[in-house]
Amino acid sequence: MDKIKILVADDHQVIIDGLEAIISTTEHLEFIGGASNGKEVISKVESQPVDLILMDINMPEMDGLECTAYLSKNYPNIRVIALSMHDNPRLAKRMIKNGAFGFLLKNSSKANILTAISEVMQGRNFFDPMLMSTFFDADNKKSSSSFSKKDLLTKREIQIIQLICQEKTTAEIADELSISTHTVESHRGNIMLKLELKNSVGLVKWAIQNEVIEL
Amino acid sequence: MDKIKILVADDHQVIIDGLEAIISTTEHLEFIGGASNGKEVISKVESQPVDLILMDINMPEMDGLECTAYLSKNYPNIRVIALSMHDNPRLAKRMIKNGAFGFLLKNSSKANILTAISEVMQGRNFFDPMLMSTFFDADNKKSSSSFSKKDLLTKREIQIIQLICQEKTTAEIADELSISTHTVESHRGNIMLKLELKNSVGLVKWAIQNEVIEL
DNA sequence: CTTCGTCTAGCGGAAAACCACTAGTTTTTT
DNA sequence: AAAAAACTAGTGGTTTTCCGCTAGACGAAG
Repeated sequence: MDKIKILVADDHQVIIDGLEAIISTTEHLEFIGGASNGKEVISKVESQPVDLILMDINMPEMDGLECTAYLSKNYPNIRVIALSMHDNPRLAKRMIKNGAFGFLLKNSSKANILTAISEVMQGRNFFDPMLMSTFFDADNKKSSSSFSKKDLLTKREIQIIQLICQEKTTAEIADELSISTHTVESHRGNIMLKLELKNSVGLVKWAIQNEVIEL
Repeated sequence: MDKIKILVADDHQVIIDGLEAIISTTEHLEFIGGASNGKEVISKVESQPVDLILMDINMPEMDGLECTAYLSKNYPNIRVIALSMHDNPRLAKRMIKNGAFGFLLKNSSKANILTAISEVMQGRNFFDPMLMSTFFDADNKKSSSSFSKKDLLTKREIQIIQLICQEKTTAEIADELSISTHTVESHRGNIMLKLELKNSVGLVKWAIQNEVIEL
């Protein structure tokens, strides 16, 4: 079996050097170069065969997201593993969507990095275990710890929010609850005040984030 | 360091035997028994010290969810790793919420199981890499498969949607794009028509569901 | 028993959104 | 080059939301 040809893309030379050290000292892996932005990556893959790219997300000129999307269209055989400083699940999702096969945090262990490379080259996905943790935490923290503006709201107000989020007008809500439209407006006003929102668009987003409504 | 005392809970004896084999042949790990439902688990932890439980979710009498919730309240020092046949992210979330520290699929490799145990005993979370894959897939399929009304929209319309979702008013949007407010209204009108929406509340929800905006 | 919070209801007015319809210009497609 | 689609801009009007301010009724907590 041939060695796996790996390109490292990151705008910090230290990262490239570190990964080169890990790659070069491992059997079956071959470090074939670094790139400091997406455009460099593309010019390199045009001039030589590449099997796998360890791709930073934040880069100048052309970032990892854009570059990965381009590669997955034009070079579907090249596998991409996203690299990131931050364990941001949303970012991870976007990278996966754009065609990345894996997601690693920069402070990941050597063992993790090597596992990721081998898994991804076998066509499987690999995600940093740390990311997985925050994935769940993100959901838990909101519902359990820390104070939420949700506590400021009364039952009736929550109810009004839910109806607003069902695309109902003030008149419809008033009708449904058998109260006057003035009352509904009064509630809506108080809600806006308490949550410091500008309009109902913000209200919907707040409601979803705080799990007052289901999407 | 003492051996880690592990209890295995599953209503299938094969699973218990299999895990016992893995545990017993590994240093620092000690298999201290099996249980076929949640009630048995509780009676066992009452009679002897336990460090970690590999807990099946589907069990008769008292299932893994309930049992884990009970343990995390009354025996917070006992670590629980959930076991499941199915890579169901929702189930995983619920187990984590109930106090589990990890989530393993039953067809997971020995290496994975051992890693999970060691990670969890160090107070970290561990999630089966396979689960992570389906986590992302679940989201991707929804947006990619079948025809979406998103295709009906033009770039400009998408742009307008994004600005509306930033809680901007028509005037602000017009200003930002250097076009007249009439044009913006015109776009908004077309969007509403194409997506068959009633108002901007529906628009925000649609935008989130179709990943036109990030929450 | 009084205070506090909540729910209720109203007024008046400003701002924003929504609707329908027309129509010229630019860009893209055929 | 012609046709189609997208972007632009307008008129005129209705509906809805948003804002501020007042205020009574009721129940719970002090």
